[in-house]
Amino acid sequence: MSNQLSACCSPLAREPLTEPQAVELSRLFKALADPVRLRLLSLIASHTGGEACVCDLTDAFDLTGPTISHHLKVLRESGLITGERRGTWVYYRVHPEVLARLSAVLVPGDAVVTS
Amino acid sequence: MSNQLSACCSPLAREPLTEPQAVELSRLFKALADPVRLRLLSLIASHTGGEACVCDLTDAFDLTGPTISHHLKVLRESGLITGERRGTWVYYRVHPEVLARLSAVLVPGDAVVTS
DNA sequence: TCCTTGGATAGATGTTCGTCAAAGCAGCAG
DNA sequence: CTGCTGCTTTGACGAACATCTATCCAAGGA
Repeated sequence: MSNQLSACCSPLAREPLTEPQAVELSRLFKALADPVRLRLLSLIASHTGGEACVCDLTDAFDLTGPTISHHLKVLRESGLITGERRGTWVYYRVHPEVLARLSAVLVPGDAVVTS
Repeated sequence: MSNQLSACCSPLAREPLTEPQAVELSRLFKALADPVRLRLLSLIASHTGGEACVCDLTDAFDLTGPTISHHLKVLRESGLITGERRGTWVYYRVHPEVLARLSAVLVPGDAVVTS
């Protein structure tokens, strides 16, 4: 819970991040700082229809169900994805705006150099 | 050490990441997954001339010198920044290509949806 | 030469994180 | 209701991490 994300949007290199902005952003990057979660995110994002069922995801790894579930929870709580139960299965999809915002933050400043 | 980064450039949402790609990327995101390191990176990137001296950086935090030095090392080893000693002081600057690559990876796919 | 200052390294410690096995809960089919 | 399957939660444990103090190296000024 707790994802306003309202504040920050200007690139890292534009002006120094405030401490609250940095804390906010670090929470998102922390969610991405694991190979399994990156692949999960990628699998979901690239899946047909923009959503994927947990059963598909679990098969792609040599990990137990609970572990996958744990990583999905981290991604969910960071606001990168949402899960919805439809009947027997649970489907996840990404929040593109959050990805876009992170992407924008990392864009290198263009005011650069000359030196 | 060890930063080819050659492989991956297509967005997360375009096609599923391979495991090696995910490992590679997760190392970079791990370096960004800390508020102090994000602010350090931002301070360096946004600094006049594109580089900043460690002495400037240390003053911006309530942390000891060794701790800042440790975080700079993490950023350095991940390939996000480089440090150069010139006389008494050490200056750091960012590697814009690496930031650009990360930014590109996070761009949400446009092949999305319809449903 | 010695001393001071900027910065990095080494070692120690408390915390966070990734993983699993076991148990729990939600839907669906007899 | 009973049992089965899909997914999540809980609790535990080892590895990785952020921080500190103490020590060390490098450059410059007396």
